[in-house]
This record gives sequence, C-alpha cells and structure tokens, in this order.
Amino acid sequence: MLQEKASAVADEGVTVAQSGGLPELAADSSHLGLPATPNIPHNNEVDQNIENIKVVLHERELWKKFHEAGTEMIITKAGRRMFPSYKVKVTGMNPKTKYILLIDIVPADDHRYKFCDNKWMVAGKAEPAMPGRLYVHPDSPATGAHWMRQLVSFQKLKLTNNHLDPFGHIILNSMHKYQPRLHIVKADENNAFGSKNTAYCTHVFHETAFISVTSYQNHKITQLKIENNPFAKGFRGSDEGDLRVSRLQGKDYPVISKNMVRQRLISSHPHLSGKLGAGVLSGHPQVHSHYQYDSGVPLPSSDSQEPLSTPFPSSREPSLLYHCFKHRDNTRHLELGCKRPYLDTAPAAVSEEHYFRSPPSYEPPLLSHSYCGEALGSREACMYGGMDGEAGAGGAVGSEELPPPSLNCNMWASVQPYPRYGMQTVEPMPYQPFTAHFTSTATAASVVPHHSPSMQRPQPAPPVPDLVSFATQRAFPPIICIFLYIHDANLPSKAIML
DNA sequence: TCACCTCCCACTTTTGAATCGT
DNA sequence: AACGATTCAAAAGTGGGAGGTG
Repeated sequence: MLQEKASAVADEGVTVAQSGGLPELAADSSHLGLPATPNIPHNNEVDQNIENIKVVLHERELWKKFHEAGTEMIITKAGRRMFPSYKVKVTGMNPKTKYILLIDIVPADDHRYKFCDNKWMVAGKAEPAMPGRLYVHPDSPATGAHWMRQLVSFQKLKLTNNHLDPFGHIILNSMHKYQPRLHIVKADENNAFGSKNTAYCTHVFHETAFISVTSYQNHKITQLKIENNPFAKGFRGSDEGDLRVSRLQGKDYPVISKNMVRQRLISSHPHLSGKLGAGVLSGHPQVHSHYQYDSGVPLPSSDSQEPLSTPFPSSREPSLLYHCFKHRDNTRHLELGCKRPYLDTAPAAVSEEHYFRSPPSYEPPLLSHSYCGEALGSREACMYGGMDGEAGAGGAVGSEELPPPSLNCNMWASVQPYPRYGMQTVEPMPYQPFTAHFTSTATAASVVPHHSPSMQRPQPAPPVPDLVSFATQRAFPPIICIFLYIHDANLPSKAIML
C-alpha cells in the first residue's frame, strides 16, 4: 500500500504525509456541532485522515521556473504578495472532519546573501530572525470536503520587512533565504486545535524557497514576474521596445530598459559580464547599478563565497518534505512522530512506526535559532484576534496595545527553542520543523490570522492547557482566535492568543 | 562610494456596488 | 420581488525610477 502511494505521489512530484496522531475526538463530531468525546481510544479513521492527506503544489512548473532562476520575493513595508502565489490541491482528507490550513515561512539557512556577479553569494551571517508568524487560511477551519473541493489559495499572504508590522503580514529580513511551509491541522470539536491529541502534518515544497529582496536583483526573475503576473502586465515589453518605460519617461519613442540594455550588452559582449555585474554600467543614466544581466542565479552552498551551480539545490530533498506529529498525552511533553517522506527513501523501508528523519541540508539547523530570535529586542507587533463587534473599532495594534507581559512577543522570542522544552523524543532529532512553531519555536511565533487588522486586539490570556493549544474559534466569525501555548519545565507556561 | 531601502508613479487586475433586463 | 448579467468606479497589486540613508 505504501509503495502504491509512493509511486502515485512520485508521479505528482510530491511526497505525502503518512502519519497522524492518535485521535482524541470522534472523527465526525465537529461538523455535527456536538461535543466530542475526549480521550476516546485510538481512532483509526482520524489517523487515516492525516495519513492520507495529499498535497500537490499548484503551478509547480511555474514555481520551478522561478526556482531555477533563484526565486526572489519583494518585501515592502506595506506588505507584498508572493508571486507565484502559494496554491495547493489537497486530497485525502476526511470530508466531514474540519481542518485548519496555515502557512509559515522559515529561514532556509543562517546566511545573508548578496547578488554579485549575477549570482547569489553568501554575504555573512543572517540577521536575527524576525518573529515567526503564521498565516491562517481565511476559510479555516473548514471541512475536508471544503478544502478538497477546489484549490486552496494563499495568494493574499503578504510579506513585509517592517519589524513592527501591525497588519499581520509575515515579517522577513531582506536578502535572506526562506522556505514556506504548509501545515494542515485537524480542528477539534471547538473548531480549534491544540488539545491533547491534535494531529497535524507539514508539507514543504522546496521549489517555493525564495530570497527576500526590496528590489529585484536578478533580471531573469523580473522578467518571469512580468511575464506571469497579470498585475505586471503593464510592464510587459514588446518587440517595439519597452513602451511602458517610454511612457513613464514621457518619451514618444521607445526607451530600452536597463534590463534590456544589460541583457543585450551581455549577450553581445560576454566578457563584460563581470564588470557589468560589478556595476560598471551604473554610471549610465539608464542603468542602475543593482541591475544584473540575465543568467542563472546560483545560490551558495554552506561554503560562503562559493556559488552553487543551481539557485536552490535540489539534491538535498525530494520536492516535498513531510513532517507530522501529534500531542499524545497530558504530560506536557511532546512526542514527535515523523514519517519519512515517500521519496526520501525506498518505499519498502517505510515502516508503520514513527521515526525521526534527518534534516535536509538547508533546513534549519537554525530553524530554532530563527524563531528564537534573540534579536527581537524591539517590540514586535504581536497580533491578537478579537471578537468582531465586541472588539470595537480596533485598528492596528499599536505599541501601546501590546499584550500583557505574560504574552509579550519579545518574551516569547527570547525563549530558547527545542530542545529546552522537554519534548519527549524517541531519539535525538536535530530536525524539528513544525514543532518549532507549535512548541519550541512557537515561543517566537506569533500566530497571525489573515483577517483585517482592524479587528485584532489583545485578549486576556485564556486558561493554559496542556502543552500546546493552537485554537481557532470559528464561533466568532470572522475572527479566528488562535492560542499558542508552550510549557517548559524551566519556564512558566506562556501563550499567544490571536 | 556603495548597497540597500522607501516612496511615488503609471498601469493593470480585482472587487463590489449600482444598474438593467428577464 | 427575485435573480442573474452587465457596467463602472474604486481599491489593490505590479515593477521601475528617483532619491534617501547608513
């Protein structure tokens, strides 16, 4: 059976989750609006839901095009959407069970990059990580039938470099490499998750990795964006030249863009490439120094000034990494169970037992560090969801509306991640992708609903449940209240509520 | 001087309200 | 009156360029 799955999934270019957690609730109780029976014995139906969930990245070929060139994503103070947008096709869910879909974006490594000589080079150590934020899909929680009915789009997700962003956008550092991750969480009877036996799975498509920039560095990426993003249609050139540019400059004749100048110059004078990349043309009034000529954009390996042959090395992992775990008991210990990605190993080697996999080479050895964010000295905009109506006008959460000390994001950020949280692991596990968010790194991960910031306001700390509670309260639409809890034997339980 | 960032621009697509026809 | 189709204006989303900052 596993082999069949592996084969099928391989055809789709992704690997798929295999394992869920021990269920706490009757599978169908949530949609019935009935209180589920807690702590019921192991329920295979629910487990299978998690195990069987398959996620396929939409427009994977487009993502691959960008990936091959070295995807760049613009980040702005006001927030910028991702393009290509993150859309997935989900199958294998229990149609009646409610799930919550969310995305986070984690540092892919601990390097800062610069674009030099038409290549992305390591420029030093990464800036202290921004506080991790989660983007919860607007439809969450929704039934499996809902998610499977059509593409699940995260196109409204926005990226910002504003450390104090009040809008709930995902905060990133410029010139750093990041990896988006999709998490599917089974909602409990309260349309929430985080109770004792919450199960979830994580999907990572490595072709969605990108480097955040404030202006495009690689001309090839610029062209891909213009060619494929409808909003950038106005920048699409023609054989007559860059008409848009000529219009912008008030010319009644075509003006060749800088990119075109550079590209054409390079193509006809390859020997100039290095000088051009170094900004030789910057003195030209039409050519800004940060423009680069067209070519592949290798990203560096761990070896700092050595560019790689490909922007985002694909050898490290199959297309999709999978990780899943569940909360298993009341002991405030976290047991991590991972199934090996289908493509990660021979199907025959996949057992039914949980095990822990090694991290991909680029996946965060620094993941925890990233989310630990000791540099979060500034008061980060912790987003809190409130109830519509009761919340009043609300508005952006300003610094004066920061949560009480026990909920302070900085406090979260300062807490060391795994393994200090006493998570019970079967064996050493350097790689702990999702746990970093719902447990250890959740300390730095403020959970941000997508909803209007005007509806967000601080809420009193809810009762502290065991281990981790990540709850959404659909009962108060359209606000999703999310609670993050963490327990460390050495630290007081903490929570982030949204 | 340089790399990076911010703001503004013109253009396009998207969205939603208003209008009209059936 | 209800519903669907169409129209139109406002809002939102683009990359580029100029200029600012450290």
